[in-house]
Amino acid sequence: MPELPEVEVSRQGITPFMVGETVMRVVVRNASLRWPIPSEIQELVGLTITAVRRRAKYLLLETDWGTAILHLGMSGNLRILPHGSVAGKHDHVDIELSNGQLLRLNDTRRFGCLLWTREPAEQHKLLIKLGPEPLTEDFNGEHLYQRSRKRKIAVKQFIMDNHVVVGVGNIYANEALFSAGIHPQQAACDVNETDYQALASEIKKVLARAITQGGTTLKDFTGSDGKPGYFVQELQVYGRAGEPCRHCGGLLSEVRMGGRSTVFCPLCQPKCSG
DNA sequence: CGAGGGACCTGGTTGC
DNA sequence: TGCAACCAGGTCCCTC
Repeated sequence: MPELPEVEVSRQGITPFMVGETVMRVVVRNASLRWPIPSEIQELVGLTITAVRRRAKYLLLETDWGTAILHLGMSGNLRILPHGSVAGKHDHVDIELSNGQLLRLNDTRRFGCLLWTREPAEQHKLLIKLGPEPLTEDFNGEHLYQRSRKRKIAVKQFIMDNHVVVGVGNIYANEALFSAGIHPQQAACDVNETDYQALASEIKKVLARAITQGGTTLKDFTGSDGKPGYFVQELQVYGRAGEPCRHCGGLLSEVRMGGRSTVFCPLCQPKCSG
């Protein structure tokens, strides 16, 4: 479910309900997420949330004494609800706040996580090696070009590598490569600097656009207010294999790369040699 | 170091 | 209708 835009939409949705509030209670119904939720998560109780930040697809609930690190995995979903709301299936955690609201984590597949760290979150093992945020100036075509010189993997898998740039998941990798006119199976080291500038630009564009549209609802993603995202209506290639390209009218192709569905237009995204 | 694949989970869809 | 196989938005971690 959540790629970077969905996580950012969730962050924006929960922030006004959380910042400045004190945690009254942390209810863990099922601690077995990707990693067990540590018992130290209870240190949150009595602390005030000073900020809700995002690094890559991790949400950081900050306090003066530590940070809760939250990841939504493939199927995670956050809701803001009143105290006492009846929990349903896969509602694994509630963080109850002093304003009478609670943050509820629902995660069907349990690929998400909820961790606690007293160090600056950026120093955490999961965050310290991450590449630049795609929507900052640190991420640009030159960065992609420099980092790709010795990489023989396909350009699609290259841009989905969190050490290269964070937040580019399967949907938006497909979309950005289409918009930049680059074949997803092109070796990363064979893409020239001009094409990487276009690719970086399209990654920024597609992510920013998806955020303003409330994310991409495929199956069941909703923002923290329960509203779906609308970006799905703007998808050019993802989920459209066999359908006509919206640019040239040719049929879109599908291949599997690293186990992930990859859709592209063979005419608009030519594979160059060398 | 880079590349590739399995692992973690549930549930919806597809096909026999 | 039943059941098995396959697929899904992520990414860590192990091997080669």
